[in-house]
Amino acid sequence: MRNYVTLICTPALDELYPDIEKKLFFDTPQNDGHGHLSTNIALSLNKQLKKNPREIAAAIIAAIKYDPAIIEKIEIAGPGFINFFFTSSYIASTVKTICDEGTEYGKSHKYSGKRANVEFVSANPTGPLTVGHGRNAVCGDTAANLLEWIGYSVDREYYFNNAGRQMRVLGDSVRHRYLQKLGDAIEFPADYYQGEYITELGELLVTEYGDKLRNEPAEGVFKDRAEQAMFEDIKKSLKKIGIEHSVFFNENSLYTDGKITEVLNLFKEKGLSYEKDDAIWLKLSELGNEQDKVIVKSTGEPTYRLPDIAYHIDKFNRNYDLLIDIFGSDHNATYPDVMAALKSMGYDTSKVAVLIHQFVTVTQGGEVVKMSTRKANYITLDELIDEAGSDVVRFFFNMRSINSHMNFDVDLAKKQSDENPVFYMQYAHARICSIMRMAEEQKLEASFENLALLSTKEEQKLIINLGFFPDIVLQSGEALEPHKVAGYLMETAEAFHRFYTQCRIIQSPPQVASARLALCLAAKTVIANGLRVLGVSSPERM
RNA sequence: GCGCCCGUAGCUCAAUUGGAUAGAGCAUCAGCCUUCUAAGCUGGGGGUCGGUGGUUCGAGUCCACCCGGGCGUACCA
Repeated sequence: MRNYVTLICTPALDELYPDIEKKLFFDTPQNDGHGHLSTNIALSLNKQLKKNPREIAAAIIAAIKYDPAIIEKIEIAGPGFINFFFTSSYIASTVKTICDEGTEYGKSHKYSGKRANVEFVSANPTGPLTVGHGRNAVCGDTAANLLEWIGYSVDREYYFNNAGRQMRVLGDSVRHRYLQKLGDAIEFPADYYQGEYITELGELLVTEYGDKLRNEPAEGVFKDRAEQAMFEDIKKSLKKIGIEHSVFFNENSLYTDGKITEVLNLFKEKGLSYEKDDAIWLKLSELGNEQDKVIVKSTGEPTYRLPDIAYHIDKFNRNYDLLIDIFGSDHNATYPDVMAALKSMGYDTSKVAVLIHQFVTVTQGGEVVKMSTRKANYITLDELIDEAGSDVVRFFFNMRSINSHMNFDVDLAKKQSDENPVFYMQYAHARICSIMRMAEEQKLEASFENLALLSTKEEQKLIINLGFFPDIVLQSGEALEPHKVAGYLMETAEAFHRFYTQCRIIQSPPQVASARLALCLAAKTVIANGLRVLGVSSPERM
């Protein structure tokens, strides 16, 4: 629908005002009297043209050539809005379009042939995923879905590190639990990983090896087993909410492949690094950032910045058109350095989109659950999925803007009732399926022959809503804002439920019933497709 | 101190490049099932959009300052 109005307005504007920069946008007005789509173009040209916006609007309308079978009327309203009204027969015809395209409806080819890489989760295998990781995971996977829907071919990537201090501590934590299980009077350090899963691993190793590991170092079998177990756990949790990464990139490989040294040499060649206090610094202040930062510590060990830069270079070299990083807000200080470094090396950083989501506050029993990995005081993503279900978890994260400091109400998530917003859409879908079953028993079939009969307010509103789905997917995908799809689907479900209460199907005259069945099919298609974008299932019964 | 994010109905959150009367869910109150799923529908109450100035035809949205909260601000990741 936006396509068509854009198509008819653009030539009219170019003809009238060839030398003026125009920003043409269309809104969906709240008020029914304001048409199906509306543009403020005349208001926005007001200043440049120094003319009354209503006069400008009148001139534009006069210049627009349109098909009267599609557009019923174009009106000037208020201070100078131009409102477009579609004909009800055109609106009705979108029902057929939707059903014809089926599971493909809503997809766009705008970015066909382009490749995107979405890197998300990327938690090191030191413990189970928490609710916080859940937001990152859902956000990343849904962003990836959206990109696929607008044409990209997408790789989902997980960047991890199984070396370094954290992992040594993990291994040693298991070793301590192992020795404790063997009966050794050994104290468990307070800053070690306190989680139950560590104890279980220690015990498991006792069952498997008896006391044979007593003199093993932390970094051998203890660390390896811990890492393996953690990763299995993480992958299992992700799979439960429908997430599978196609690439697992080990930070360690950047060292073994010499990528780190390469980058280091490059900085040196370009004169962008220098030594001070036995450390190597990057001249970020010369690259427009606030201050220089250490990239190699005086111990000879790189800081996280260096491998991060090397990793992004690797991604760049894999020739993606779009690179997406999903971070929690605790990382918001790290990416400007990486971006500045990449830019200095000639990489086009406009290809990188960094999505930073804010933290999740978890509440249970009306109280905030304080998360602490070290104290093992957290709710794991796994527990949450088991208790609330994958659909609820995915929908809860997807319904909020990533900028919102969202609250995750565990009690609400667990409720299998109308208080839980996910079911509103799923129920609409199940209802439609139920109608389909009933129609089949009655030998009623959907038909596109008499779509013009879909003329009640409820029918028209539902169809108009369904017709906007492709616009929403495109907007949401380009802006990387999954919550818009969620919000849209709530409106779709609402429009359907209203239609359902007002418009009977089975008892209606056959032609009306057939047309309404076609509309039901279209609504089912949109709801199912929309939920698929969000990674939520569409149940046939509830 | 500085940087990013947030402050909107009792609660959780929307509000499409600055647009028309600021919306939805939950909660609350009043109605609606002998007919396709009541996990639904209809209606009511509930707001100085944190505050004060400014920009303009128009500001929840942009700018300045202030108040309050989250996350950062490492030779941790």
